Amino acid sequence: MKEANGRITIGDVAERAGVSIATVSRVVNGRYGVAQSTYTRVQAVIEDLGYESSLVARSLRSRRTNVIGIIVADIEPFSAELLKGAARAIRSTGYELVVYSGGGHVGDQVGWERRYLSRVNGTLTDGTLLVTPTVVDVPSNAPVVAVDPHAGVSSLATVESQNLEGAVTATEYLIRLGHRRIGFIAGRPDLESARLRERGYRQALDNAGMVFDPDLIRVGGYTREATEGPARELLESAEPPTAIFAANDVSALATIDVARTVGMSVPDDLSVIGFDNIPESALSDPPLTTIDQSIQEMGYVATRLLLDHIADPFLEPVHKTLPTELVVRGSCRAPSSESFTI
Amino acid sequence: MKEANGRITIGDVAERAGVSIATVSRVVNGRYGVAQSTYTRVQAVIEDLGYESSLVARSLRSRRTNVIGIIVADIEPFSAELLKGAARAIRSTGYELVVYSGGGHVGDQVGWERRYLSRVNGTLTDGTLLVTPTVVDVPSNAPVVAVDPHAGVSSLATVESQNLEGAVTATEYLIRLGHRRIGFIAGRPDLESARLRERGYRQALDNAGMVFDPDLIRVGGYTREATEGPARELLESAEPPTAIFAANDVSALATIDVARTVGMSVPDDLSVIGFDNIPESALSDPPLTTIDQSIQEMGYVATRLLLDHIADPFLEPVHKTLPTELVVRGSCRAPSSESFTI
DNA sequence: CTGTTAGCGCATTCAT
DNA sequence: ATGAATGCGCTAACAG
Repeated sequence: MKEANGRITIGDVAERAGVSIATVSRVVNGRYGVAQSTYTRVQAVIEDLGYESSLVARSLRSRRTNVIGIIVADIEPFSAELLKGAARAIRSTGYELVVYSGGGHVGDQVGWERRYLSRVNGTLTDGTLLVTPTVVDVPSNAPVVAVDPHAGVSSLATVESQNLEGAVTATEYLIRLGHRRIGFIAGRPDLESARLRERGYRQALDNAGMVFDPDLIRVGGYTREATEGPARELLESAEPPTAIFAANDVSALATIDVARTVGMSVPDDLSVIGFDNIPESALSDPPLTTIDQSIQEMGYVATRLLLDHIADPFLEPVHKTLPTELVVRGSCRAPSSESFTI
Repeated sequence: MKEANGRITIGDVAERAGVSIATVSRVVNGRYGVAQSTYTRVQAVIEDLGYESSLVARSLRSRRTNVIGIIVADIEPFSAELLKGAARAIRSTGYELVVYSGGGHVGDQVGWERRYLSRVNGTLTDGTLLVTPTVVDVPSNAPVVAVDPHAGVSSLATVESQNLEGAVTATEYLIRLGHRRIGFIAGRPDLESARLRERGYRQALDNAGMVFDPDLIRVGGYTREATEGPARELLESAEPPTAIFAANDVSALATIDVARTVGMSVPDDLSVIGFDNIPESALSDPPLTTIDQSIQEMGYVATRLLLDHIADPFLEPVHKTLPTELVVRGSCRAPSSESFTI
């Protein structure tokens, strides 16, 4: 017993069992060429000492790690949902999952995912899922699949949802309810999904023969913090909208809260519709009407895709698009007659 | 350019910059003793090549990694909530987060967390959060905090919620509504939280002077799959309960679904109350009445605790207990008069 | 069958 | 100020 460090290494086991390190390694990895008696003896020592090989050391040496990585900027409702789907896809594949998160303090710097990716891919992981990456020309030897990526075209395999169609649906729903002044809380301008949702908003307006009013657009950046100011601005303007389409649920929920603070009631004075259908959206008061993009399914599909690419490195990168769907809850209604007269 | 492997290593940078590996390492880590001119040149090459040091290699060599680990058996609603809280606690601490998940296929083997822990703690991570571990006598040099652990007493720092009190509250709520035949879907018998919730159930019955009927208890094991059979059994028995307290939300939601398949309506024919308040519980039809244990807060508190222990290794392990609270939604009501007459 | 020898990518003495 | 050498824990040749 001389593990000065506290950590039990393969060396400790070897010494205790009176064999070489290589032999212990063979036993641990179930390699052939070990006498039955040696095998059992080493196994016993391993059991006794509670030895477990270090993931780090093992990864460094061998190409295969049986671990797939998921890189996220932060763990928030969207990525958390995605993780659930990924975990479901991993189940009974023998793979393990490592989620690497910068802890939220990376969102600013463009290219965080590239840095993180090169830190883990190919050494720690056999392949990696990139969640909402801002760049997609990542240099990597191991397979990479991007979920909800920044750019439209990419050499990477990608999974995204029908952002444009969903946004059109959301806006048309508000129009159908009778709204004529419809505001838009935009997402992060650097994200393709955000741009598509704005395009959908405009397109639906166009289709309905309504004029697009730039004063009704504010940028919320997909986060609560970034949304609050702009949303307040919008609602306190001279002619506030009677309805708001927020580019994602988080900003929609923030908008509802802001509306309350400025004395507006949702949905009586203001209708709000979101995009994503994160679980939290059903918890709000009132429950949020939104566009469902089955985030879990995206995680599931992306992970399956990644596994395919790991199995066959020469697979052509495919681009999958998942459907979106309107989920009507309680945050929208026809505008009050008072609003109509304005 | 001879990165035969695809991965850009510190060696590639050194070669390109015409310096030794040691010098590049100094630059990367901001060590002193590098000429300004060398520094800039190396920095440029790093930029140019897009070099990023391998987390794995770095971890192997140095003690400090600036990464904290979270070990979970699977990523499901409970652990996902916890992760959100942990991510919030990590924010702006400079630490990064690595979540290690077995992908669900580990739940069976007791002690999975011990194996996983020794794989990462002390090498990959500076400290680790153990989520719902079944054993708590883990040997580890680096700090460990257990969340919702199996055993009551532990040498580890722990964070849990008022399981007993919450269960009493849940059961008393059903009693107050007028229920007399109250079933219980138990959790995993090896988990302390599950045992406490069962104890709370019995205690509330006792307090109300009601007799405990073993026929009204079934084991659901905290999962949807494990719950369905036992729940069906309970509901199809000769004298089904008029209300069910499920040990967690997942099994409560499963119970609601089972009730529907056997032709019972919730809450008209059957009241169901859960425990946890995962986001999904508000999404069900009807929305689930449950006991909130602020899972995110547990993740947050546990992470702060872990950081404290990393900062001061000699800190005495503390045990925190977080409050629980009844959340009334739509899955419970007074028993129908018909049920009363039984 | 088993031990010896080389690294994997990197940080850290110890020289220079 | 910089480079050569050493080893973290482990796996994979290559010898015996």
